[in-house]
Amino acid sequence: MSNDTIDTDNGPVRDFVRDQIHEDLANGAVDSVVTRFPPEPNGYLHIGHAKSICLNFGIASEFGGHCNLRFDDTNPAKEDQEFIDAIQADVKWLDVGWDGEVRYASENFEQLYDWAEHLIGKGKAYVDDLSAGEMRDYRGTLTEPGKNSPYRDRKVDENLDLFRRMRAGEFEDGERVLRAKIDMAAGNINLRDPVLYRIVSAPHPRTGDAWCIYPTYDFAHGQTDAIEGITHSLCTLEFEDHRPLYDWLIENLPVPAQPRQYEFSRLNMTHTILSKRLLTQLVEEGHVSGWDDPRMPTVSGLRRRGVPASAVRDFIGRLAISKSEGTVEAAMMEHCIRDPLNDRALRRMAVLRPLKMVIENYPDGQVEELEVTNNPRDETAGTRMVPFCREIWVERDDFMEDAPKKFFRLSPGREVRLRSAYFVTCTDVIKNGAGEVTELRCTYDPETRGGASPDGRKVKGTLHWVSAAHAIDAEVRLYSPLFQDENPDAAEDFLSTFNPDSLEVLTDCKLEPMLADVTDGQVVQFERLGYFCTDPDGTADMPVFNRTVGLRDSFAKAMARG
RNA sequence: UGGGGCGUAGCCAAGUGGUAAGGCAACGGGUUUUGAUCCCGUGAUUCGCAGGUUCGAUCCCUGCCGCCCCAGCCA
Repeated sequence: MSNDTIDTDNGPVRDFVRDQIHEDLANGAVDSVVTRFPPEPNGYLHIGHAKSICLNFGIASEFGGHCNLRFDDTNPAKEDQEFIDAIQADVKWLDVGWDGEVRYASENFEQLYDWAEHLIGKGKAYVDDLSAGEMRDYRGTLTEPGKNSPYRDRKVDENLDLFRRMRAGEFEDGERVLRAKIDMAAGNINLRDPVLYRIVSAPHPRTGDAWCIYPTYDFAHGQTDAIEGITHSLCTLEFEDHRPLYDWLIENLPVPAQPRQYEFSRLNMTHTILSKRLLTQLVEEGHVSGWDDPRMPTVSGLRRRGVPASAVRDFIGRLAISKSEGTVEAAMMEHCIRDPLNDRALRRMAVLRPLKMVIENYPDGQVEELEVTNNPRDETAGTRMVPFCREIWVERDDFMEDAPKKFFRLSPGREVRLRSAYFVTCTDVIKNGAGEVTELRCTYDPETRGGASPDGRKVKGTLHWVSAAHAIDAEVRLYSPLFQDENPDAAEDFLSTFNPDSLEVLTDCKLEPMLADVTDGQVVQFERLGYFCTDPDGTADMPVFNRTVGLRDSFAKAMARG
């Protein structure tokens, strides 16, 4: 399974699902564990799906069992091959032990059809001619029982004939459905004669035009679980009400196994949405560049942003599985992203908002190669040589003309350290006609080469820099939360809280030469700024970097606090 | 006024009769050539509320309150 297992000082992961499995194994209810991850291919996977994936594949691995990736492809009107492909790529990337085998609910259409006839034969299912609207009226309400359909007592032979003609394509979409005959007065509305089959004349990505009737989720899911030998069918809380129907079908059909369904709460996160419908809307209306826009909470978006798969797994592992609904703070995931990157990412220097610095007492035309540590957390990462000369770029934010005492950076008369280079003191500030600072004039102390002071004097600030003569031009994209509200779902219109500054494009960035060697998929730390990776939009002439996540910034936090 | 769930610190949560784990966040302090990292320290007289049982209840009982889901021929 995954390279980093989720294991804390408290021992192995424990939750009510795993407790149930231990119990089932102990009392012989099951002798092996088989789970499944059953996405409907009607959208891309998001971090909420990752929770289910980590749970299902994680359990399979922990208990020496197996987990199937199964597409719940029972509604061709909404499903598409694009999603089938994308979902597989995402599951593979998550690296949770998927063996590459793919299952489809549609593989079982013939068996499911036979079972439908079986139910009809037992007098437990009937063909209903009621229209969708009429059926709604007959269903009753949350507080009032429903009424039996006038077609409820059709004879077995008539039902069989009608059902076969449904399959043969003799009727229009919506004209007839097959319903289970359970109880129109049930408090649980799912038991009020639920629809088992409906007519859908749309080509299916897998079965083409072989069928014009399709089983509903309820009729397909549990039976497919049984066919695949699933022992523990894990789903989210909204299916709790469906469990009695799940069990009813398993009991009334000659299925080869008796799978059991367990429900856990779905993941919610602050400042984003995890609803497939709303995410689809963001994509289709062009509020984001696509499903893999780095701001999206999709697996492909996280991947493009540079988030390591191990960080996603670690994040999910810290969540714990429960039945209580809650919203996890985005900060929790940010921590999980920084954690592995802090250990592994190579340090580099990049200036995002450049300000020219001229070191007046540094020899014109001289270039020095200075040795810089690649990762202070990892000695084996070694060092690199970085060119330094008279004119360099520094960060605009690192200069302030009238700086408060607590500002440990550049300001007229103040001395700071240029990382692994020299101490410099700001001597003059050059401005343009508009009064904007365009250049800093400084002097350096040759004795401080490498950044250490032989006389022991201290400086509070250490700045990153890039040699102007050697800099690589680049575009850098900064991302912040997609939504300003903590819970956009609660807003009357979720788009009203869409963050207009969620994407900030910086086109005049200056990178140290080594940054030309960053490979796709590699994440590096831009010192003092955050973690960054290359974006496929980049070209040889103009590389593009995405900010995966910023570094913690207690100074900015203190400033904001006042 | 039907059915199904859930309520433990700002957030995620463990604990299920013996006197409240852990993580994230926050806030102090130390180290530091990243205001990063790292290290140390600080939180619930209390477990939605009110009664009851008990020597003892977050855990058992009763009643209330709050929140979520269900009336697709979606999943």
